[in-house]
Amino acid sequence: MTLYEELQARGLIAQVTNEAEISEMINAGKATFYIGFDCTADSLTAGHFMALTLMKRLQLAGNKPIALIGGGTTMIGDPSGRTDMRQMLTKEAIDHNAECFKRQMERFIEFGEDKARMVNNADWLLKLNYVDLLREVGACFSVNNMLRAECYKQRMEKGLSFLEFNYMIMQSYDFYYMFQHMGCNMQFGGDDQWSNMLGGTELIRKKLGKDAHAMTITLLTDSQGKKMGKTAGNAVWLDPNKTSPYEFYQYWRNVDDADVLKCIRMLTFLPLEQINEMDTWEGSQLNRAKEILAYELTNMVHGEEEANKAQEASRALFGAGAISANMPSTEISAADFGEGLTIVDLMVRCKLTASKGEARRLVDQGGVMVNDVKVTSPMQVFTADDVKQGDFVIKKGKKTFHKVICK
RNA sequence: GGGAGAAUUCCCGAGUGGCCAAAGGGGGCAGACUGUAAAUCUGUUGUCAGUGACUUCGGUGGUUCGAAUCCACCUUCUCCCA
Repeated sequence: MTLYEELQARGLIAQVTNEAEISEMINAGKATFYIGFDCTADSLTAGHFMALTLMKRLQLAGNKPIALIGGGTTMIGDPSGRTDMRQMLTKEAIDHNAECFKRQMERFIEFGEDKARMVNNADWLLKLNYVDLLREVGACFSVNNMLRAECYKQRMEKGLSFLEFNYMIMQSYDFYYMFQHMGCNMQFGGDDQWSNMLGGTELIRKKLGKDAHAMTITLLTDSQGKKMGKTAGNAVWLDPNKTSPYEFYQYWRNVDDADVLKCIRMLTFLPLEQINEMDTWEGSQLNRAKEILAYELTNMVHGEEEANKAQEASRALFGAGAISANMPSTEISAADFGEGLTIVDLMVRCKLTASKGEARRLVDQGGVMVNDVKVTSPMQVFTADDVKQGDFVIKKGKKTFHKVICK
């Protein structure tokens, strides 16, 4: 099976500019491709992760990846798929985020001579001169066409600032620039980037009379069409300080039945034969597939040791109800305990709830257990001695476990 | 540049002087049912405190016994005309 066929079989390919040429090129390892990452936060997310795996897949076949950090484009803000304008980030924040991205990517992709490259479009975009740029590339863009682009349509109702309108030009310029200076002949990106990417290939054709290619990756959506990699509006981060390996594991462990196989196919490196076999699994057997998915991804992102820990913790907690050392925990000093703290205070301190009221409600509704004993009163008091006696685990709802430690 | 309108709690969206911590929906959280799934049903969803207090309706001032609701100015956005 060729690389291109495999990508197709995994359901990763959404749109391509020229299927025959692209498949030939990447199968032969002749592509030098880039994927852009705008640094809007200080950590990559599960969504970026898929792009990284794609880079890896292509790299393994001999193609040369370029990871483009969007230090310049982030100054503009991509309006695609958004109904409102992004908050403008300061230059310092962007630089900081770019640094964070870099560190995370290095864990995953091999960079170096003859391997993958990492570049930052701030290096060329920030130097551009407005009038020069207008004359050089602005003339190649038809506003009429741009307005028809899918990525701006949503914004036509709510309003689109000129700043954001230029995002497509910037991204196109990136491709144009890298095509000339780095031999970059292909661009990958999320499906929502399609129009921006075509802007680049068009520009290259118009300015240089050459063909460049673009290919988009299917967005990872759940069975209801929502973007995956988010919990309650919060992203699932790759940074262990923002999303712990345990939480990361649990996120994938809890995906919908309908989405497990899709995720395994798109995100893991397990051989397709093995995946196809899992495809026949049904009902509660799918839980096994979810474990595999969660383990594989945690392993890739956080390493084997963390993956093992997360899996152990998860199995222990949900399986035998045993206590594990690897669950999230909070340390409270004996002095802080004083005469003892109520369950409500404890939960707030452990950040299990945002307010005392919320904790109170949870207890009233029977959603809180301490060491497998239901807490019946919000006023129930626990002392430092209670905690010191052994493991002290607060269970919130069915899935959230938190250990309290007192020294 | 001229004119019209909008800004409400996580989101959408009611509310046009006291009965408003603010309808309804979505989302979230919990309970039941389960397979750490989905669907469904129930409860809950500003903060603190045991039935009461406090902070909230873009911002700042003002009118009033009392303002999310009225007035002035400001900010931002949308629409129409140029």
